[in-house]
Amino acid sequence: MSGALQVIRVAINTPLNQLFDYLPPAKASGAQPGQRVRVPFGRREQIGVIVELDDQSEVPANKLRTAVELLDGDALLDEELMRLLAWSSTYYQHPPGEVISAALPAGLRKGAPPTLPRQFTWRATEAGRAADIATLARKASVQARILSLLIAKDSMPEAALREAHSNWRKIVSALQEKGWAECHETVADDSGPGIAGDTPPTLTQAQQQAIDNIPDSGFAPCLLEGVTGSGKTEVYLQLIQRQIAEGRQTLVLVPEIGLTPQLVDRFRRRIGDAVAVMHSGLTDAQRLNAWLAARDNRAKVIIGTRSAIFTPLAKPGLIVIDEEHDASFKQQDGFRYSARDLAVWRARQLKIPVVLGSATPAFESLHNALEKRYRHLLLPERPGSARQPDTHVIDLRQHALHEGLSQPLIQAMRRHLDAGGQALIYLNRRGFAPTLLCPACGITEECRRCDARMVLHQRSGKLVCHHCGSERRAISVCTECHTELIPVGQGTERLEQQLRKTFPEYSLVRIDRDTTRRRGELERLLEEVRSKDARILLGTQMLTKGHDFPDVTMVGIIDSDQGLFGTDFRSSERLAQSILQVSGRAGRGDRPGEVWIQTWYPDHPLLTTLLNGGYDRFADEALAERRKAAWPPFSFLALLRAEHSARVEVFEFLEQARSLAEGLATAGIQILGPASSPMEKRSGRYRGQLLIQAANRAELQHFLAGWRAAVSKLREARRSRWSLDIDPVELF
DNA sequence: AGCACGCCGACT
DNA sequence: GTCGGCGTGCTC
Repeated sequence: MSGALQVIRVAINTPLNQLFDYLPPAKASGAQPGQRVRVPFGRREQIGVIVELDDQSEVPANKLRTAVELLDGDALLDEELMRLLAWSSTYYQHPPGEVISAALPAGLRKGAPPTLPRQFTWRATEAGRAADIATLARKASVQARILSLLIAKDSMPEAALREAHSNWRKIVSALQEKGWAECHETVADDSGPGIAGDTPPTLTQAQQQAIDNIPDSGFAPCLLEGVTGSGKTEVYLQLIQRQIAEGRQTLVLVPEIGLTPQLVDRFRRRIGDAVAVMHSGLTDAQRLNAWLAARDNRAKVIIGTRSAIFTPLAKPGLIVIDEEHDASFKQQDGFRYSARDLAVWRARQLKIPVVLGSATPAFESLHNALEKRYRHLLLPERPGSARQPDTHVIDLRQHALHEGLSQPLIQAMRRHLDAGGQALIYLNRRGFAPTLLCPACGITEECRRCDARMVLHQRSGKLVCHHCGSERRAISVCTECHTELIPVGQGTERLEQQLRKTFPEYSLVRIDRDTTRRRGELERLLEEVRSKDARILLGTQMLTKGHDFPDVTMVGIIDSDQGLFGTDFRSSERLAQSILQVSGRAGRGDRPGEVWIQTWYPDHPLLTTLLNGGYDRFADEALAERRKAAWPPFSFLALLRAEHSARVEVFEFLEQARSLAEGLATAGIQILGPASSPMEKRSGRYRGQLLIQAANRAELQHFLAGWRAAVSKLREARRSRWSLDIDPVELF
């Protein structure tokens, strides 16, 4: 390279949708993609990641600055991960620097070395053990207490000392001065103790068949459709063990609420301690530890939520997405990626199988299976004697409601409770009543910052907006005419009151965001259910995900009608999923379950198709509808959202964006809008959107690249807050 | 996003 | 007279 220019192209954590060219650091040789560099950026220094090398630059030579130093000897991010990140940045139209930042544990983002966090452990010396504690206690009681702790515990990590006393460092160094305590460095490794002791159960024929049909290697997307309780997890475990036997790793993605300690325990009991966990609740050190364990092949299984899709893998063998229909795999702000879709892309690049598991697959996935792009594996039965629950519809036109409960529902509950079973009652609305109405003037209490009604929370005596969180004191009479206000509709708080009145002899547990606010409270309540101390289980969506309740024999759905007349093309899909997910909680043990559904529309075609034809039949019909209307998966969408405290600003921006789009759109691109979002005002800001619909992905991608660049240069774009959502899951 | 520059209003 | 409001521009 005779004097040729050397340029490193760097991703920097900034909202600018571009890379930045630098000259390599003076003393460094062999800069390569995937290494972190410290670079001057504007008036500051930033940490970036080298994306590519070049021997020329578009940037004029006098503007090229020199990087300060390389932070890594070898690439921190391997080529495969860099490719995934680059593709994600392009596909989701998100700045490369922010994408890479999202993929790095916080410590590495800030420039820390990629090594396990150093951890120091303290212990008492021989002299310390022989010391006269009683005498010490007279002059320095805290030192004495800590010294006896060190003696009693044999050795203590710094974290434990910190808990013992906030000023621990000073105390311990005083002990060290006296020669009574010493410290040594240990390797931090808190991937809890796991003993692989569990023996695999006997498989059902369907489970065995699924396992036989999922290959060990080569790109193979597989949809594992299994009713709740049919043993999908067991299929995953056996596939994982096959990978481990081949010396390969498995990445398991689970929904946000699905990552429970019980799930991790189950994996550790089977697989041992080579299970690393990745989720947002970890400390920086724990996250770095898990990340490194995956990269260095110490972890054989990595279980994580959405962001774990960006975990580096030394020996990738398999990716599993559990509950693949779950909306939490799509990030809803900032870098709006779909971890499920990226998983399929990554598996293709890696040439490995990817298993999408669900009792209620996303219609997109089902469509891919029907089109034979995915292998379709079915687990129709429950292992052992457990049977599918019987479903009954309660026609509310014929049965009066008392405080939200109909007689048939109460009778069914009593029958199951008297027979020793547990009843689960599902109502996806928290608070006491969703509306506070003045019977005289018809006024309802509204949120001042949103287009929404305030929800009455009686116990706290507050009116709460469930959209922006604002609260005010509940009132009992109308501010206009002083008539007494009446709470209209049912929330879990009100239903709890009524159920306690109806079934005083059975104890009840309510699980929703309000009752589980305190740390550890959810676990405590779940334990009450599992130990059968509680017989009636009342709750919201929270109940339906990831928890096993083996003694629940009856499920009651209080209000199945929310979602029957939904606003977007996905609401029927979501309705079916939530009905089936909650129904799946019934009868997991050896007793058959029953599901009772209250509805005002027992003849609604959506409901009858779902209940008589089952999920796949329901999906068939819904997919036919979508094909007619050219909704996904028969088209591809991108949604430009904007918000501003002034309504006019939103539309000025969106109109400008629309005219840019009209100039760039090719034949297959449709521009819909701008329109107000379904709830136009939220948290004091007006919201609007522009929908782009395209017949094929490549055309959409091509259009979006040019459009996004043009939109971001609009003067109006600086005034409104806006975002571009590719493959949006929510259309508002 | 940061961060600076720059030009107008209400304060010690 | 200055402190500071946020509009505008720039980051290899």
